[in-house]
Amino acid sequence: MEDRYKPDIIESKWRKSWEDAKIYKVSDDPEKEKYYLLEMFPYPSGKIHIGHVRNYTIGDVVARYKHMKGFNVLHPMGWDAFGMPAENAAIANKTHPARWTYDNIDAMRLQLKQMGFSYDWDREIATCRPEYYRWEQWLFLKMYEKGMAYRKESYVNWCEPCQTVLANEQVESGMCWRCGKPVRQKKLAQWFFRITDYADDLLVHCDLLPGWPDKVVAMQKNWIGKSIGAEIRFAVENSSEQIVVFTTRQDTIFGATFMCLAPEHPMVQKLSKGTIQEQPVNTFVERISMQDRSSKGVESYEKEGVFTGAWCINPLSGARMPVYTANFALMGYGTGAVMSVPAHDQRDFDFARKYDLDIIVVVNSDQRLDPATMIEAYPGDGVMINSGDFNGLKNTLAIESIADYLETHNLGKRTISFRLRDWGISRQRYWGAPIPMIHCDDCGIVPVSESDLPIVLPEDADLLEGGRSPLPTLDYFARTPCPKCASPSARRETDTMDTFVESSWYFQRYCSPDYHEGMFDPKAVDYWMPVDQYIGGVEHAILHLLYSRYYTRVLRDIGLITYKEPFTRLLTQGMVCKETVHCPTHGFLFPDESTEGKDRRCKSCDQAVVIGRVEKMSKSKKNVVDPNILLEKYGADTTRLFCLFASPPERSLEWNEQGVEGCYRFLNRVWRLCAVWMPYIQPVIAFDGSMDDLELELRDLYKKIHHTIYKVTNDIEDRFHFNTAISAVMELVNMLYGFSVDERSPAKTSMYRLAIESVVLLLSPVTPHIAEEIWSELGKPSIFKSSWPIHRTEALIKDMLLVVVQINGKLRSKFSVAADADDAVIEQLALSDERVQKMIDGKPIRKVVVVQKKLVNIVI
RNA sequence: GCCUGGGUGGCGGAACAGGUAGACGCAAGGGACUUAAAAUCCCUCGGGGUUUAUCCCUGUACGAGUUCGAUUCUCGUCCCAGGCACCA
Repeated sequence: MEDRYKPDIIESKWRKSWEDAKIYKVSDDPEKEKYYLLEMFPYPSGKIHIGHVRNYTIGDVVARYKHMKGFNVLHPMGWDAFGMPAENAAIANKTHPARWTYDNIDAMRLQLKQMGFSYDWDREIATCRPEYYRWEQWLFLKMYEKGMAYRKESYVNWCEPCQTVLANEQVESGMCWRCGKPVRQKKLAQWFFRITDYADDLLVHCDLLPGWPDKVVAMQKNWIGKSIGAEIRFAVENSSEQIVVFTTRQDTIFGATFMCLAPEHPMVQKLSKGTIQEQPVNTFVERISMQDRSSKGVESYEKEGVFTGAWCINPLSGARMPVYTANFALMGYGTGAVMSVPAHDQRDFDFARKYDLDIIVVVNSDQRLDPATMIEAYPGDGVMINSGDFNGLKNTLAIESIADYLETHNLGKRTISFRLRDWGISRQRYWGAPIPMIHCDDCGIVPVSESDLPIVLPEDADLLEGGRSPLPTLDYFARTPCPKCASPSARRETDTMDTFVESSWYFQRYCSPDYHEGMFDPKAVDYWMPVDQYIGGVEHAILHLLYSRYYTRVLRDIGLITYKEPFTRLLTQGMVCKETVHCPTHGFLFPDESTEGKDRRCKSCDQAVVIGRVEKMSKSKKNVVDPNILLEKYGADTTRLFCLFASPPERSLEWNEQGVEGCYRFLNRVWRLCAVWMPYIQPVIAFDGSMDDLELELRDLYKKIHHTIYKVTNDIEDRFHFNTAISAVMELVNMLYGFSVDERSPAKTSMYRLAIESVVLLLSPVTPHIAEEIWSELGKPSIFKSSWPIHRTEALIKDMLLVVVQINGKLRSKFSVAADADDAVIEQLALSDERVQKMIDGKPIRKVVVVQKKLVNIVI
């Protein structure tokens, strides 16, 4: 065995050997228990960054571990290959999105291979290939047939100068990121998936996902946001129109003093037309259309509104209520109209104070509420007042009785409303999967016939000015005869699908990536699905995971699969974060594009740069770290080890390279230990005898070995805490450094061999190359044909226990005691302890708490 | 703003069911080896105090509370991160 650890040599050697032997190739084997381990596939941005390395190292460790545990492990990799960055890069670098994407895939595949990840590359998929997205188009047709895909109008960010739709990310404080001009909301007809049909089902099943982190389940539940309430109809004064509101607080209806409509609400224009308010309303609505209408934007703007000129009648109190349009009312939630109860809702309260509107208290709290002096709304429970026949009732009961009243008097009805909205999948973009629909002047919207699939995205088209999609202008793509009436003037839908559609079913495609008869081979999916362990960034905790759960339900209802939930266990990895660096002329900078130190400057223009906040690494902010630097300097094993050792996976990590040196040093320590011991341990076999016959020193070592096996196994199996698993191995290695070889003692050498074999086995999922190299030096076949070590229970039992003595909860003394001593003995020993006696100093003992075999607390 | 997390030495983190705070590693300081350096090995390492001890006080973002005992549970505050529906 070489004296020195040379990662570059052993890593390339074993990478090649494993690839030649196709050791990662996996096939369906009903004889073996399957384990489907999946990491979220990456967007092919061109280079892997540390976040990917962290994610995929975690996955690889689990895959290798489960493999050694005897499972038939499916561990695939692929590319979420459609999306905006390809278009941006095409504009910036004058390349083509397809070319850019495929080049990036090649570059990143190479990088992933260098990391030594155990993927079955024969199953690789790229979502931008027609073989993949044709099945997505096929499913779209099925969904359209079932009414699950439909078209309706909705709003997009529109930049007039660029004549283009902008993603939220492309809007920077209300302005277009390219031309800097204001962005406004524009109404467009777009395609939607009816995810709200499954709102209740998705919600109920949140509680049937025990393998998911509680926080993700909580986020999903809140996102779906079920609320139970009522729809109430308000008559408009001097009109046949009615305004329908949704409220969860119908108990407060007597306190409703005004009405707020979303600016997009169709009644707004109708009601103000012809009144003196028409002009102010139009100005207001126009102005609001320039505001960010996302929930984030809406909640952060100051609440404002304008009177529409119309009044409506409170159906219970009979009061005249002015109808406003207000920026805090959302068209997408409930009915887009809010009955405003300023006394009991904070937003309504702020609004009423601002516009000097009536406040009527209808639910009294313990302190008597006075509208004149209230400084905030009272949303809590209490007794009804100012509410006619309902006075004196507890408001929690009034919720029911008022709902009854509304229903019996035909003024409204009980309703359940969800915060969840239907999934808008239309994108006015080029680099995405075409939606397989045709617009015919005579027949309307006509689906493409199944036999015409796939509708192939032309890969050679160039983007237009301002990044506009070329698809509408490409006659050879857009012009097509109508499948129904053969009219030659029909046009294809030129919107493409949201890339979340591709990522909502890719995990099934991996089961049979080359299948040509459908989305996937039912037999393969039946064997492999659902995914046993899914691993990915916590930033996907809501959208991607919810869409995948929804899509899985659609597939089930169509009869393609039998399971409802795609991911049995989920690990959400914390973000790898880093500060952003921004240059006034060159925008965001990569870490190596600015100088180091205190006074940081842009390397290309020497201007001072602005150091931004620490946030998740992303291509667009350029705050990414290229793992290649670590890879070149230390090799894949050290890089992998460091990513895991730095922190537990669910925690976010502010990137800092300090510490990588220590990981490299540790692997060197392992190597040197093996190199020195190898001549002695090579000829012997690992200790396999009884612990009882061992001399004390070896007995301790034996116990340490088994304790380490136990700890590492638990840390991986139960909680994926690789950092503590690695420190346990470090402790064992530190202990081994205290022993020296003695060739005359076979007892020692065989125990050393057991120790080394254990260290190597335990490290092998984390640092596969060095493990394989040492393993082969030990004269063994591939370590990945080996079984995971199993601890011996008897080795975990301690002979002596350390008992801690506290006085009034403060540590005062400790002593060792035989492991079988009972509590009474321990209490006596504690009380008679010299130091304890001194501290007690004759004071009366009020209480003694004995925690079994661990601690005594004496209260004086 | 709303939802979800997080905050422990100079740094990354440990303490898994309320019971020794700081495992393991980095950085720093001291020492050994060496002609020298690197590498390696050994020691010290939260803060403060003194009688220098198996010593005392203090300390897990901040402020309260529950408890014999709180980094851990409860309430309030501050700060940071993720998500907020067209980034993926």
